[in-house]
Amino acid sequence: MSQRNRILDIAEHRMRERGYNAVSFRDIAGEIGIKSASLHYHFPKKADLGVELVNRYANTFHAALDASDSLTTDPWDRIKTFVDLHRNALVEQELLCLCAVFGAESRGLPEDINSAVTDFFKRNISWLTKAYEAAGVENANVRAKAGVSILEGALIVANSVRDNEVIEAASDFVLQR
Amino acid sequence: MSQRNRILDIAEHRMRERGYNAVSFRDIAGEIGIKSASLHYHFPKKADLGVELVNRYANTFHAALDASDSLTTDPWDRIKTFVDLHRNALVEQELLCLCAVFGAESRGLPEDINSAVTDFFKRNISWLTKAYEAAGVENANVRAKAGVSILEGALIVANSVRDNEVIEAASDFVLQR
DNA sequence: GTCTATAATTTGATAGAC
DNA sequence: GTCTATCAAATTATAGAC
Repeated sequence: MSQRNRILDIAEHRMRERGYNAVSFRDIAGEIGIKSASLHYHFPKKADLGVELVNRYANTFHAALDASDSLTTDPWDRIKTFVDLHRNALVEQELLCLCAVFGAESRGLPEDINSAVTDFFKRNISWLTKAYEAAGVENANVRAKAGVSILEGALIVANSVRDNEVIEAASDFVLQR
Repeated sequence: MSQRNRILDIAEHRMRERGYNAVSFRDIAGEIGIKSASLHYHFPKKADLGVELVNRYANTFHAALDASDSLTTDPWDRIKTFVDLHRNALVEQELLCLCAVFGAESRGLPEDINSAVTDFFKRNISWLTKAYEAAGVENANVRAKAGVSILEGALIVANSVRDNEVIEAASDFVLQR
């Protein structure tokens, strides 16, 4: 793996646990075993790292959705993939969604990062709206906005109260026919 | 108003916008017009301020619920109050829930703060469960976990994409009979 | 690509005067 | 309660050698 990706992996992991401002270049560099000055070769400013982090996260996320779309035509199977992408973050990785974390800190972040986060949410709402439409659900767009909200919120609440039933409750709502 | 409450007001406002680590004692003191050293008289450590912030926030929140409980016996009216406490944060104040913000940053915060945040969520789930039970809703506890999640998540998503319809979608779900 | 060295700033926190 | 003065540590960032 490239050093650039190693940096992004560690930064993503730590920021999804602690937030943007609680993670320093020294933290990240220390875990890799290099000096913080070396990070600036890959990402001149911290904001550059943050933006790239969100873009990579969003691309990975939406690539997984695309992959699922090519595996099945059943809209409910596709929605299940969308749910599991959120669910597994907490259940398997014990991590929140990067964009939920950055969304919660929005006014403390560089504007470039906020734009990327907003794009992520809009794209998710749009994707889920189409999936619900394909499933013949009424008010697909409203339902999609509720679905994105409940999954993001459930990660935060389930993580805080340490109860995966919170995630299950949210998943059931999104998948309800 | 006491100076202590002035400090808490400003700290709460800024941290609900930016997160815990993006707000410094100097920020807060500067807005009041005193020096940061003076803040340590009221709150020796930043963690003390953070804990008091969450406790005050939770007490105010639950006092508003209690007040509503004494105004009406209709469980759906009470649930409406619960919804509006969340909704108005964003719609009227343009702020997220303090505990959603701190919950998103949990591993970057002092443990005392996390405990207070967890208590807030647990108490909300418990309150909403009882309200749904009183309304005769099936699976009241699961529904309550979903309800708390969707409202917290909707604040973050609606704020990011600047679309209050996200909040309305979440509110409708929580109030659906 | 990574290092050393270093600058400039910010931060949480304390001591002691008023 | 607030101030001045001060500190030690941390942080983002740059310059230049290897």
